[in-house]
Amino acid sequence: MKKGHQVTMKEIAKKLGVSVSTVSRALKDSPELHPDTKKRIVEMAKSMNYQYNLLAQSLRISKSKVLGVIVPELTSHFFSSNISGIQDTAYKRGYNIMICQSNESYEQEKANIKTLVSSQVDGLLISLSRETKNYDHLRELYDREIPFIMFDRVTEEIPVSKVTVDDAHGAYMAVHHLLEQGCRKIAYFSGPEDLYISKKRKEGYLQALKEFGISESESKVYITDLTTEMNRSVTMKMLEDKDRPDAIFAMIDPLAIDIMMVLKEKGIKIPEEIALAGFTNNPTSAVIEPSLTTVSQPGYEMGQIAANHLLDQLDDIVSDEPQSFVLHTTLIPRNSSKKIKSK
Amino acid sequence: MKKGHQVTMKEIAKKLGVSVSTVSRALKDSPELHPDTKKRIVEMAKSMNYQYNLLAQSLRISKSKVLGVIVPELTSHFFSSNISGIQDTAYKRGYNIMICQSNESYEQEKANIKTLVSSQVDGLLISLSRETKNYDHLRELYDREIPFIMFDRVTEEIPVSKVTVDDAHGAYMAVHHLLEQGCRKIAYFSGPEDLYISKKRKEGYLQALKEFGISESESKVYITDLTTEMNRSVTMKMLEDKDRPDAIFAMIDPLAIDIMMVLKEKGIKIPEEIALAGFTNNPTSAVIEPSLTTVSQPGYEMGQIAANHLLDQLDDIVSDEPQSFVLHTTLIPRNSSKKIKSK
DNA sequence: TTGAAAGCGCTAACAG
DNA sequence: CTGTTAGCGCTTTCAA
Repeated sequence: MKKGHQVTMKEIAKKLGVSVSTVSRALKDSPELHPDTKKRIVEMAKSMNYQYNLLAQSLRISKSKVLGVIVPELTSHFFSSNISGIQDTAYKRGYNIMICQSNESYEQEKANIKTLVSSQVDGLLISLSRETKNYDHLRELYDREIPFIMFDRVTEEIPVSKVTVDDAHGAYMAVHHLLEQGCRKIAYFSGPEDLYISKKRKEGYLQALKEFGISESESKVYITDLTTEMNRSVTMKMLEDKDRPDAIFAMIDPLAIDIMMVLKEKGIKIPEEIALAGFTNNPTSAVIEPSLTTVSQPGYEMGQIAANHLLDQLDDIVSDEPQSFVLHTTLIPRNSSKKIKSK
Repeated sequence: MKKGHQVTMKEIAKKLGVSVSTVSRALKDSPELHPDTKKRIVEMAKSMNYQYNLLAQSLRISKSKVLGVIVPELTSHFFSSNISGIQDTAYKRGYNIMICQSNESYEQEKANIKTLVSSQVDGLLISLSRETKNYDHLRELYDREIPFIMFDRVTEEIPVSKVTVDDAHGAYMAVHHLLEQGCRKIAYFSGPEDLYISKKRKEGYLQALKEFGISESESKVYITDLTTEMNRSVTMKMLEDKDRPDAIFAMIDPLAIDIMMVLKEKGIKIPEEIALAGFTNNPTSAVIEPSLTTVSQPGYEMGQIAANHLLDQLDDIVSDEPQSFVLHTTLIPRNSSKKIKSK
């Protein structure tokens, strides 16, 4: 299929008997141009249905006005909120975004970076895949001075700006809340241990326990790869443990929901027998029964802040000095944990 | 922030004392080149960390290898599934995607098209906003011979390829199922009436009623703009109607869930007093209580098919003749409608 | 097997 | 106020 012909400045110039640069100036609304000439050109452009060729401009000014975005998966509500924030912000500031998903694969992530760099994006916004344990590809970006920042799934190994939430504090609030409800044997269901958020949220979990005089040796950590399959089997295993927990803090909502399903199937009362709390505040969490106590994470705002900061760096509005943005989370107590009913 | 310098073919050429065209040929693995020269160039490119400049190539060959995608919103699970399918497919076939969201606004949609066209995308995949009632912007695309296809939210006014699901049949199955459960006063909760899917799903609704001897005049259609606010108020209004329905078919799951929330708040038993069915099969629908009967719509596959077809057209693998792909939906009966318990 | 040259559509000195 | 010129990084005839 051949695309229809696109009108160029050259054609407008020829039709009007002026030079291409004059056309370029007119279309850029340059002040150093006779109003009449400008008007004639603008009108002609309109009547010929002229469309700017951003590609040519990008090549010429070596700026594409495109931001590359890499997320582990597009269908997660949290990441799509991020992207939504990024897209709206970029759009407002005259940028387009090019999106890739790593599908949680390290190789894909590397490949994504490569194509986005080839496409001459002006900067990158990256959220790491679960598999990413080696950061050479990021280091290379850094060494090659390609502007990029990380959000949510970040690593401290690379000195670039990062946008995260106060993971540890959020987890702390959730676990503290469970403790307040009278639970004392609280389990932490974690994703892969080397994930930044797994670690951070564990810190908060342990800190809350400590405040209630529970030592790390008394803590119970269950690891899953976050697939529904493993989430379920780990939950089953937990139920058979001799000293069964009376509460669970799950690293992310989808995991909490998988756990909840198993508990319900087994006829275990939530929160009476086992109280439950998650992290993220997915839409499902509010409407599920019992509604899921969770920590809300402002996905859209994270996207906005990340995009704005990167663009500020690109436009030299702020320095290139790496900054860390840590957004606040808020505890949303719901029925999955409320043992003490407020009247 | 200034980007680091990128190595060009010219620099490789100079370093090796060959011409740029030779470098270009070597990097393209052209056969008409001495193996040794090729090897030397490829190695030098690697050692200099050469990165292809897709922008320059695009300008030269007038093909960007980029597809533009416009969806009403990024955070809806259905659309993000579409995008995921599009992205994976495009990636496999060597294309990148540029994404815009119209935020359900007609003006945004027009603006999105404009920037994507300026960016020289090779083709567009569009799902219309709720507000879009005028199709001049699409007609213009069509007249200018810019390849594009529509998916899910389509219009029949423009003769381009479309990817949809069998909306009418899906709705028919859902309503037929409600009828089978013994319900006879079935309401249809619809989105804006001029929306393609509102109409199609209504057709299926009416057809099922007809089969059970219920005429259109006996049908009950409630219209909402699909905001949670209006969804709730329309539901309340319905509850006060003299001849209250004993079942509801909601045009999309999120609407069904809003309705369910109101019914639960009012203490109305689902499905005993009012049975409920939705359309889409959102992740929430499976885990909500009662689980929501719905019609599943293969979002990821739709994205794959749409992208593959557009690329086939671009690559002249198929003709430009508009085709309509209608994907099958399947009924997923769940507890929100099962009055007749199967043992 | 390789190089020279032209040009994709646009911008930006520089000159007038 | 406007035109000329050179060139962004690459591809592709054409010629050698």
